[in-house]
Amino acid sequence: MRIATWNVNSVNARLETVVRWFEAAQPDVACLQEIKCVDEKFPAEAFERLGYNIAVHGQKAYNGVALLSKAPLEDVRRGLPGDDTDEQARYLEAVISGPRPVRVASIYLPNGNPIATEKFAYKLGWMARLNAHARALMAFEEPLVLAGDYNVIPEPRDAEFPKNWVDDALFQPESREAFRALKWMGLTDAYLEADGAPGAYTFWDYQAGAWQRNNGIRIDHALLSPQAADLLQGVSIHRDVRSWDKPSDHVPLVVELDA
DNA sequence: ATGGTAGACCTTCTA
Repeated sequence: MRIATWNVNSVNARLETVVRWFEAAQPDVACLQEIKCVDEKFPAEAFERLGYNIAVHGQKAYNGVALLSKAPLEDVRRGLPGDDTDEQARYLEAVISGPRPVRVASIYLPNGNPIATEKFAYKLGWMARLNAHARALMAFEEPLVLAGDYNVIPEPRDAEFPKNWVDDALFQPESREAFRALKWMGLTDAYLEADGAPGAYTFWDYQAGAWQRNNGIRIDHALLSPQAADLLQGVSIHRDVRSWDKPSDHVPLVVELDA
């Protein structure tokens, strides 16, 4: 089972590019982030034509996440538990049915910049809620994949120019600590487990020629429960997609599970 | 030195 995660930066502005990648990569499951539309505006037909079942947790203009799966989606949950006042659409979870069911979440973790504002506090609060929810899901002791744009640079090796990021929310000690806390509870970073070579970035900013200078960072991650890690066969980062016409600033990350 | 780009949308916000 190929499970992809990709921050598409507007699914409608990017539809041609996204569909082209789906046809080439043929993921069984895909977690999309930053779809930037409400549920009714999600281009469902384009993906149904490719054989996908769809769950959407959308929002006007900002954020928005989706799950696409060739196998039926069950037990769909919209929104991250823990704060009923949170209106930002950043979390969507479902169980991929099959002989070996896998629970998958599409995660768009808050950016958190600038760090001296309530945005950074929101990021850390959101990470605390994600930590609590992940702990609850881990208790099921089932294959679980938490995939998405974490907006966290885990280590200096995950940036081409680490010094550029010292004042950025993505690289703050608190952000990195909260990310490590997910790993301490037993979640495995699929990329590090399967490959781990440095320089494997998933994001290059549109500005200041970041792609041309390879000023990249690894911020899109797939975290696996022990039961999912046992099924891990490989991970690939589709770096070349960043050089396509009208690219997202993120590229797809694909996890292959023996499920 | 505080740029530079992209997307959604009402003119500025988010990234």
